[in-house]
Amino acid sequence: MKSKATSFDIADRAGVSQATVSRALRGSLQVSEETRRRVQAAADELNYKVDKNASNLRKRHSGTLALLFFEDPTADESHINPFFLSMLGSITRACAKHGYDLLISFQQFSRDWHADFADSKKADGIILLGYGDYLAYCDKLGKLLAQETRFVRWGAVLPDQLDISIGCDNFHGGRVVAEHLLDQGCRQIAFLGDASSHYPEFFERYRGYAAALEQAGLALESSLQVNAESTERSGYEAMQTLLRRHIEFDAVFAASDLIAIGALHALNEHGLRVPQDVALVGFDDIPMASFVNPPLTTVVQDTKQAGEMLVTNLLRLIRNEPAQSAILPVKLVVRRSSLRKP
Amino acid sequence: MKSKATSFDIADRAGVSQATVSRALRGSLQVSEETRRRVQAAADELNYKVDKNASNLRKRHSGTLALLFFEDPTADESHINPFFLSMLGSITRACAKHGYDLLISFQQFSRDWHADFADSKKADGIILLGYGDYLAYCDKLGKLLAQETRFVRWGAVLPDQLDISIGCDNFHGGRVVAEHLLDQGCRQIAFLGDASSHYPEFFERYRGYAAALEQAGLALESSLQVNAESTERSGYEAMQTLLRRHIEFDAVFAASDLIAIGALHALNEHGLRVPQDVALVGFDDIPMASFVNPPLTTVVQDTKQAGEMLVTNLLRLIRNEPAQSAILPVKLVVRRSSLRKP
DNA sequence: CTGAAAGCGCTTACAG
DNA sequence: CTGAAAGCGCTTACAG
Repeated sequence: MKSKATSFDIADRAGVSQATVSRALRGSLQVSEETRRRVQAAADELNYKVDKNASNLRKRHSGTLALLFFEDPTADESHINPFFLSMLGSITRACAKHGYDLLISFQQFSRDWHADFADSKKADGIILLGYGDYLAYCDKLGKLLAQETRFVRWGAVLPDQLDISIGCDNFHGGRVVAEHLLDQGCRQIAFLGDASSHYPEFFERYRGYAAALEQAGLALESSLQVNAESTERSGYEAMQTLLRRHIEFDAVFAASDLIAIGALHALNEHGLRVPQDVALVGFDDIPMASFVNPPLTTVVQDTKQAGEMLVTNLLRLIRNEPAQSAILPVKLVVRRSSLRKP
Repeated sequence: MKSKATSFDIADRAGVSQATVSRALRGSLQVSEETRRRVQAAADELNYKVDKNASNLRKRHSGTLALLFFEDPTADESHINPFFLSMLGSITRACAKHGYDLLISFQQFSRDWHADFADSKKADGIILLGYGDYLAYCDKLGKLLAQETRFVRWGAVLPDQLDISIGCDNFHGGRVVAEHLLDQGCRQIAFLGDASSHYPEFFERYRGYAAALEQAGLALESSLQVNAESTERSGYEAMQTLLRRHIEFDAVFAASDLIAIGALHALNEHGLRVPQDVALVGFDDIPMASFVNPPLTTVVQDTKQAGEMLVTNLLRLIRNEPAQSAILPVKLVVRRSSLRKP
């Protein structure tokens, strides 16, 4: 097995210096068209590819981005939240579009993940994705910032944050869900999902919901809220908890589709029909949402745009250009699970 | 912004040579415990991380694997086949477990994807994943082999192939599905999915199905087979095609869950009930399978093991150790969609 | 437009 | 156990 050709081999074959090979192959305008062609031909014949390790070392950047995907250590290993999967797809595409490679890695929240890819120069910057306790997370974010690691984050966009993050309009999303439910005649709307600053995205959805209720002149019943994280199991359990309270409710707003699907199972088991007895709405519009029975009303986030924004903002950070957090619009998708009027 | 520390900075601070820093940090046994500790301390203080580009260049391998994900150019951009998503998760985890990073990239079948990551030394080897026309693909596989690129593939394991691939027992899977359906009293079992050597995995499932029918003394009706690729839309259309033929059938075996779900919609629209009028079975056990109504009987492939096998075999190839194609067992999961007996 | 040379930050024989 | 030195394969001033 002959070892791979280097730029010197190409130089020999094309009868030029190694420096010229390097220039020609990167399309430098300094090199004559004739030379460029000869070099290219030699490179093709020898099946030459630039060694990225060497060129990255010299150029001092890697042309790759790292995607750190956080997951709860308790989560079922085999199932990643489908919403993030969709983000992953759009991020991958956005990277490709901008000529960057993407390194992906699953991380546990608890581990020492900060300072890794970027510091070891495997990636020029990092995209942070995943649900998890924000307050626990914040500290590490600060360290990244202190080290001047370039990163962007998907999540809530809060007024006082120091990092760049892209998120959807969770407040507005929560509000339109509640308004829709009110419009359907519902008056006792339960909320399934964590509603604290530990999970700012859910909290914003909750606040939007609360705002709509208030505007409708309804009191916010704390007994109608049950904590849940974004898994089916958690949704199922939260629903059971709610049912055990023996409080009347005619609608459920689940902070995510996965929670909604879990809740749906619990409702079914309990003999309650959706939407006749209880209207149900989720958030995320994961593919499953339209397949459950009844199809689930939910809120779509534009993952394609989200991925693109994450990547372009990270690229700006890397180039020391101004970058900016952004809130993306959301849209309510009405399906059968929330329709109580004929 | 001070630039990042190098091994020379650590050497200064620890009062040793740069070579010793390198050794100490990689845990070489040559260096004394006392020195190692001092170096480590200095590295921690300066927040030092080895520059991977430099170390990879020197060591001549990258410690990363590339995952090339093939998708039909026609496919809906936003939705990746959930089955592959599950594979992606297990591959990512397997890489992490073996201390490798994972680069991911979506590729179109048509593009010039062969010879890329591995040749540019960004990855030591490649994992190939995705559905697509095998015959079109084969040619490029040959080129990879010729260049001595290390790669493994998820897909059918065929007797005469030259590359290493890992796949599930498609033939057996097809057979157990058909046997189950026969056992439910079905006699006219349609097959939705491509049944040619262009899509060897589907073809194997078809052959398993055919074998079961034959064993039951039933003739193979070609009019009961309709081509489909692994998308909902394609399944929906294939079902419509079948319905337009006005042939009697009492069961449908869809070559994938996505096809089955599309078929289910078409059946519903046509006023046919599953499983009462038509029993339905899919393949893959994607998360959605248990959420459709009725829940879908299907065949599970062990994606966790699959990911692990892909990675370990690729690693063997990289280390010039013997690697071997493998067929993983499958299991039928019976849900309501195929139950015709009470 | 092209070449000779320096250097990116490591790892690893080679000496001692 | 440690150090001095070479070299991995590029890119990019610096000259001409």
